[in-house]
Amino acid sequence: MSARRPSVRPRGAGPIGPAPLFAALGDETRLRLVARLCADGPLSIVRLTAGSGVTRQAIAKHLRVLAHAGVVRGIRHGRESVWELELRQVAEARRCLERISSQWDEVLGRLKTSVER
Amino acid sequence: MSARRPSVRPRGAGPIGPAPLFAALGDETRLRLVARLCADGPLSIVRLTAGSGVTRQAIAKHLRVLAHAGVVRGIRHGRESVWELELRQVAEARRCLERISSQWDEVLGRLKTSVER
DNA sequence: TTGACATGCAACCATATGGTTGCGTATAAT
DNA sequence: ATTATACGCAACCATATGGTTGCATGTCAA
Repeated sequence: MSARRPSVRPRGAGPIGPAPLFAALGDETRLRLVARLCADGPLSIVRLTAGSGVTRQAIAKHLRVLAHAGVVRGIRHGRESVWELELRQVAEARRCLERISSQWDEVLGRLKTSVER
Repeated sequence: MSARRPSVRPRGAGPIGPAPLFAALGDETRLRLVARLCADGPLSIVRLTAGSGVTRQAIAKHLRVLAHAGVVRGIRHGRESVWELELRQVAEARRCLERISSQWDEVLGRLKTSVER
């Protein structure tokens, strides 16, 4: 938000990258979608909608969001569009979390020794 | 959202869990916060605010969001409150992503063989 | 050709979210 | 005792978001 502030990009620190991806995964409905997709393989929108508790249009929207984040990809097949997982970005997110973990561990170690001495 | 719909919990599928966590990480400012924390170790709010491009209050809000998601923990130390990473939930998120990846790989394999035969 | 089915598109709505300002308060420093 | 710091709380604001309904369109089946 804050469209007033002309996106002054704090000072320093380039594009953080994976944030939009996490945002895409940060919705229950969406996460349930990817769970479904990674469990049952490629599915059409109606299939995905069935038992989702929300409208077909809502599902379509979510799919587009996921697609925009590169988590999912849809191809039109006849009159239906089939959606499947795209792992690349997910892997990226994983790397991000791993980096955080290892970096924090390292810092912890540093702090510990600095206390010990 | 959808407060009207009395949280009917689709049909089947219990609490998805990690979604709120991803949501917490799904904001640039917040992600930059955890990056900062995991790089420099525990920091006070003013320290974290410096060079962030947003208000101290905004930072405080974000920290509370992260804390609520279990990514971060703050303890009051004198007149300042110091915040540090808490890795447990992050690890949870990692596991979630890994599960997705491996499950998808498995499905891919199954599909492939079913095509081959 | 006609109808059913799967989507796409658009408008609309309520609430969540990220941000701000302003003010009160506890703690540290002079 | 005063002043300066570091913070919490609350109100407010604009926009984003998740969801809906309604309708138009393309495609398969009889």
